[in-house]
Amino acid sequence: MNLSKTSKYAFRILSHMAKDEKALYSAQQLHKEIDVPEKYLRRLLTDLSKHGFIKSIQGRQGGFTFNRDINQITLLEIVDAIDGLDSINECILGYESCAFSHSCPMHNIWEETKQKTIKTLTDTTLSDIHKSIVGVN
Amino acid sequence: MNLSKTSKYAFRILSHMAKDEKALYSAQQLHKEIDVPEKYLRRLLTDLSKHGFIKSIQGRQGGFTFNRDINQITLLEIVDAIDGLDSINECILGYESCAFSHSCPMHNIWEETKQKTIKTLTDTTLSDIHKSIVGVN
DNA sequence: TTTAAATGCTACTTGTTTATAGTATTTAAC
DNA sequence: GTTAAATACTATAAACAAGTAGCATTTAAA
Ligand code: FES
Ligand code: FES
Repeated sequence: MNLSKTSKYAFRILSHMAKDEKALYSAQQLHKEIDVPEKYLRRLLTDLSKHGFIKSIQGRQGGFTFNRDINQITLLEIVDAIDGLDSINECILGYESCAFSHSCPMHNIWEETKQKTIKTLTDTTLSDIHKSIVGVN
Repeated sequence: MNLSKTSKYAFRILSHMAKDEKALYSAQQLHKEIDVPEKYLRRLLTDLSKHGFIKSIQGRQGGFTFNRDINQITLLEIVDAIDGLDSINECILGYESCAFSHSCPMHNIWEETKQKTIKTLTDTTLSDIHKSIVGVN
């Protein structure tokens, strides 16, 4: 799997916001709390709004808040929105579309690990993240 | 895990060479067989030689052949040589050194998947690759 | 001994991702 | 209304990864 730095930033943002699901967060506040370059963070927040994960409130006293129930947002959706699903289904030898064919010499060796990764991303929602600290399973 | 395109190329090269462990392969031949840009491939082959996986034989009738027993070369060693171990131990939120600390909010959720990936890379050697096609386990 | 076929080296070019700068727009407080 | 604090947009810069070019070196065959 090839997770871009931008997707990691998205995880930072959304997992942080999930701590208090109903709160409104400003870009400046988030910048201080999760250490993502401010300008880049702003762009990413707008992007995440366009993808419908969060919504923006403009003007003074504005900011960002969730637009969907956080137990319905999976990690896979987030990666999909930023990097695309191809980044996850990638062939480990870099050949085209591992998802539909399975012809490369390392496919069998890698398949199980790949599925495990996809399963974790699919099964984990934003609401699971802070639960996990106390070991709920 | 963040596997660079170059590491994928390295996998292509070495897994292909592992089909006939004792053979001597020229860069030109490999280029035709595994579809890696020729100049880049040459550089990578030299690099893999310097890392001791293969050795080069210079001059006319030269080429590359394994320098070590292929059942002793793990996938992890290859990734380590090209991308470094950090690329594997990476924190999923992009914070520093997941390996020694484990303090980010998503660590617990990700840890098992990460370990599965590392285990596969550690346990798989070049000699396992072509065996796996007939389903040996 | 000349030539051809191979690797070795290093500098450069291209492409992609990440980051920044600057300006416009929105809206609540005053 | 004016101001201040927020997001939206777009162009550009910087950093990094991937790919190329060109020449030097090595060595076996002719
Ligand atoms: S085709 Fe290469 S890993 Fe599936
Ligand atoms: S510290 Fe973030 S995944 Fe381990």
